[in-house]
Amino acid sequence: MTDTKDRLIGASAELFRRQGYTGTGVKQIVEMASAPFASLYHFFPGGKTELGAETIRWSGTLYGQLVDAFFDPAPDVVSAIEAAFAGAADTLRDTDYADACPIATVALEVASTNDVLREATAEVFESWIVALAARFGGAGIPGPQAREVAIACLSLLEGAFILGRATRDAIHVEVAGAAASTIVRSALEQHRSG
Amino acid sequence: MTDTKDRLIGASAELFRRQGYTGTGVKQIVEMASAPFASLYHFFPGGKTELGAETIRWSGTLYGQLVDAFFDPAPDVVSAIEAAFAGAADTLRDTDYADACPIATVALEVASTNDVLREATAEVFESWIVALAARFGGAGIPGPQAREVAIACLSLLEGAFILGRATRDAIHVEVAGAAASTIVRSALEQHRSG
DNA sequence: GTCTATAGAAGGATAGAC
DNA sequence: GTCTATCCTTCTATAGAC
Repeated sequence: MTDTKDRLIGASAELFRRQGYTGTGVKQIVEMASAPFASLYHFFPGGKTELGAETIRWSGTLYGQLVDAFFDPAPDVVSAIEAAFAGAADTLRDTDYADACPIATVALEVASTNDVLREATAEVFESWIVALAARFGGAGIPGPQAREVAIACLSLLEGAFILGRATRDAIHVEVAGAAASTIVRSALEQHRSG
Repeated sequence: MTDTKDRLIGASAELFRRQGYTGTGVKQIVEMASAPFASLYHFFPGGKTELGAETIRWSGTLYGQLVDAFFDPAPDVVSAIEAAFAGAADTLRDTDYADACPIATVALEVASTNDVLREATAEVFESWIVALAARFGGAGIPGPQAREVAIACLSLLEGAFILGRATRDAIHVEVAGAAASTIVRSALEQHRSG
């Protein structure tokens, strides 16, 4: 079926996350996917760019589901955020500081060089912000501020991932998690008293 | 003299910031630097890697001076942080969303692929954290917490740069600046009352 | 320190048979 | 849908003259 296509996207996601987009060759992708070379251009007539765009959106959907995974079981949004950052720190350590954001590397690489891929990363980030903002809105934070809190939390996580991967020390993610907790609590209190 | 060497590093810094490390070719570097091709391997016998490492550290020192530039004239650390994020947002807009962090793209690209360059980026990030923590410490925040505030502020800035470049909207940097302001004020109050 | 030329590998992409 | 072979470009790096 289109099992081969799925494997191509999965392999791309894995390689892009570790090596970036320009640092990953199409031959390397088909090899990891155990896919015939010609299949790449069969399933993705647009070549590496089309494969890249689909991979970005696929990763975005996959990681977007983590919002539900952390917020659904949590007793409140502060606990959810704290659990999410703690989980991210653990994952970073457990994967030898490789498994952080699946699209951040690509996003920075293509931001000024490939508008098709840049838009794909922009859509993913926006979808994550919207999903987070909905959670904060549901906790009683007014809409506009809920979005700001979402942007702050995502920025903290993305930035801490950079520091953590570069220094090989997940403490940065834990510290960022505490800051995110402060931001969320501050917004909740502001709403209750104001 | 070694004017050529300086131009090679300057050109590398500019190109790395926009295209990343793997996305930038050595021929492109010497062309932008208006330098003879052979000069690259004369001044940097280690080739692209050595040039990359020196460029990362040079950019790190250059941008590290921005800490002084923002904190020296500011009446307090909160004002300094707010001015820094506002300035970053303006710069991002004014440069068509290209001029953000000079080493973040490279840091993510090499984190799992090139240990020499990874260490260079780690040193730069650590130097920025230390410089920021010293400022917060000078404002009365106890040492360990001053470092945490520094990590949070840097994470917010780096993460917001990713979102801002990807979406071509500097509002993310401004929102992150407000969050950073909250974090710093919270730490100051905690110390005064605790 | 700089020149031209080029090696040798890897990059993305395509052709044409099956 | 998959196969093998290959084209063309770009990449990093080196050789050897000046």
